[in-house]
Amino acid sequence: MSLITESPITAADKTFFQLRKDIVKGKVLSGSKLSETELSTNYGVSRAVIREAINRLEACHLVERKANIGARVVALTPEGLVELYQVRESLEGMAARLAATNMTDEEIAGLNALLTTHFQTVKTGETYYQEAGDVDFHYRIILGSKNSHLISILIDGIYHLIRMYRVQFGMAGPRVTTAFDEHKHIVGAISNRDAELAEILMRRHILYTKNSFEKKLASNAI
Amino acid sequence: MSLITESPITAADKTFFQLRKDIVKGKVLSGSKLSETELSTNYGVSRAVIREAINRLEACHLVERKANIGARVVALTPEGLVELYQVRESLEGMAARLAATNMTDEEIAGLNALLTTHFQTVKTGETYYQEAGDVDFHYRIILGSKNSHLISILIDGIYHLIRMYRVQFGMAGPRVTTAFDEHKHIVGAISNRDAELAEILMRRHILYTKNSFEKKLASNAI
DNA sequence: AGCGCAGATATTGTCGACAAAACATTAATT
DNA sequence: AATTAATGTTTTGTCGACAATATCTGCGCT
Repeated sequence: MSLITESPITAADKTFFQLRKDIVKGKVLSGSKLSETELSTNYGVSRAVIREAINRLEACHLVERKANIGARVVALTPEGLVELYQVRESLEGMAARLAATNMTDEEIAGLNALLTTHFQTVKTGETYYQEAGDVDFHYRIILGSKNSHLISILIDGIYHLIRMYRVQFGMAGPRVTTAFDEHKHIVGAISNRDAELAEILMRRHILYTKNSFEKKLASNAI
Repeated sequence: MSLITESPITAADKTFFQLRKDIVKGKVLSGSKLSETELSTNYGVSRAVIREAINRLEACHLVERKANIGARVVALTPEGLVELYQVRESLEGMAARLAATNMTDEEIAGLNALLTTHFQTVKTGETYYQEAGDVDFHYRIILGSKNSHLISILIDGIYHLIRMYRVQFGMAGPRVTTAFDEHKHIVGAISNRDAELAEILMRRHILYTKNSFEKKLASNAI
């Protein structure tokens, strides 16, 4: 189930995507209970498809289920965010390493083109960059790893959780220009087919992002 | 769903565990189709619980499902094994890094005790070591990371796939004494709370294991 | 004979109903 | 008054039936 490319076919698919969207956006509150009957009336489908959707959400770590008790949306905590970024650092570092050897020259050229596009956007001072551009950048490298496990874990799983934290903790924030430089260096390493350096730079990049988030969290908590 | 500690409660749980066991052991052939009706008669439960079990197996990457077509057991390929070990290297490396800071002194003492036990076993020349002992060693470090995502991805997901490759490609193999030394050094780094070194050593350890598997595969292929 | 189409068959997707377990409420006892 | 037991309600788990989609079979056509 490559959740990024294929279009929704079955009712369970559509319900899964809709529910995931609602959870990420916070329309369904973090920590709240997912009542099967209630959802089934709200989304206009039978309990069976709701159950299937919930099962998939559990696989993404967006909800937690207990036998005979029910499912709850995961609670967002600063510790959880840290854990998430530790995994992300590890996996995206490996993705960058693999991308440096597995991406085609065309794909690398595309990455460079994306960078220049971003540079134009950043120069004009638009904040658009972070949300869409940053995601796109990381997506390309993840896919460039050509490792299906890596791709699945990151894109089908971790990324939605990260988006959830971003949205609900209110982090569209700064880190635009510095992040751009980091991106540039990562692409440079990949262009040079320097796998080790690409991994190191990507890990540092994600570590910095985490630190920036933690600072923001601390200031919000006051 | 912490699949390692909790005991099976519902029929879906039991069916999931049984099916997973049968897939890992090769009783259900790699690449074969999982017919819902057939399984439902074989396992003596309704199609609903079979579907739930298959959904969970998909989350573990043990089966692949296509809408309106059905589920197949994943095909085992040398390339797949390489991809798996790339992810494992990345994640278990991070686990070792985190374990070095997050394990309690008692847990570390337990790790050292496990090592001496293994040493006795290895000295007497028993091959028992690799299967149970090695798994136990890695489990403890993974759990020692105290990172729930890491634990879930590795223990609920990747490890069963690795066991499947081990069983079906016939790898109980050697690498006993050398692996023991590697384990010893890893535990040493963790005992010294040297996170960076623990990660490096664990990554090398897993890389060596992968290389050993690849050699074995190549010789089997002749 | 090979290819394409139409009907028949089998498989997956969805639904509503029933069973079992958890939870809430009330009553009884100390 | 507090705790526990019993009962009733709600929620999840399981089942069999029906609908929709895919696969197979056989016929007709070129």
